[in-house]
Amino acid sequence: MITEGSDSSFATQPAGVILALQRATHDTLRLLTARLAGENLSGSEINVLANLADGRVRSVGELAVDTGTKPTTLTSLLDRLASRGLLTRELDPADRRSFLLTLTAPGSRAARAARDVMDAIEAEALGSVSDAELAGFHAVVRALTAASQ
Amino acid sequence: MITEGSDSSFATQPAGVILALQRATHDTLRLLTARLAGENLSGSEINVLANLADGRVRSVGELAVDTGTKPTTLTSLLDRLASRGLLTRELDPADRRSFLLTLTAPGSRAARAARDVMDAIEAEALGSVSDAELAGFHAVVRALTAASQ
DNA sequence: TATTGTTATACTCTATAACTATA
DNA sequence: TATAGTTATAGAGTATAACAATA
Repeated sequence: MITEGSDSSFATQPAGVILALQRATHDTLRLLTARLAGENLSGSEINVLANLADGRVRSVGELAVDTGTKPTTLTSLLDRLASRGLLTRELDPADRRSFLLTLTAPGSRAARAARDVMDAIEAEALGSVSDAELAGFHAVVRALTAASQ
Repeated sequence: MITEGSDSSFATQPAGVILALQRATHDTLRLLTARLAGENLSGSEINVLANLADGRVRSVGELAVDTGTKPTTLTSLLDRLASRGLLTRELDPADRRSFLLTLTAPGSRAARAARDVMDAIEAEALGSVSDAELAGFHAVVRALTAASQ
């Protein structure tokens, strides 16, 4: 049920799907970095760590896909995280052109913190959103992501 | 119920709502700038123009809310758009601290082009998405945006 | 030849703090 | 005093092209 949609206090809700997406991304990212101020992480660093938080070892290319960025964008960011001791880059024995990204113990802690804050924001925001609406959200986002490859 | 979540062809689909949001935003923005390469517009410029495309005259602060950014972020971007003749800043007679942003004729054309490409991407991507799913998407995005203010 | 990822390079994005003008 | 927006400043995000190493 979208009761807020007809509330005049939301008169500036953007018309298009992509515009709404961009606004929500900016807004949540700002809240996220504010709540994680103690960790001293930028928005993109939070995005990267939260993706790695599942413990799955990834190559740079895979991480680029997961975050929606390019490997070249990640290089300096990964340099920074590595120099802070949050992750390591190891040559993939199976393909020595590729690096395997692994969180260190402090990195896992920071990634966990990022995911926890994300989860908390989602829980707060989506309290009155139904499972069906949430499924609809994922369907739309998945379709947009797939169409943009 | 999120049945698609268990589809192995979407194995890299991010778990969280916010992670999915970020990835979709990055991916769509990249496609958008690629398709609008002829206009020579950056992602944020496209975002701003597409918001202004409805013809509604806005203050800088209102535009910042609509785009999910801060006025300070918009200043140099608006400088650029104004220097290219795409919009004008006029003092608001009702509050002379504030500027009214108005698209010029070329600005309206560029904004229209941006909206058209956005609409086309949405139409292509969301062909098989139901109205109910789309409504769910908007409910989630609206809730996230509201919770992040 | 093609692919992975980095380096070099060039802009753009983003925000905080300090400021001006107006309310 | 408070608010709208800019300026100054600083750092992060983003990508293209060129490159080295590997496949």
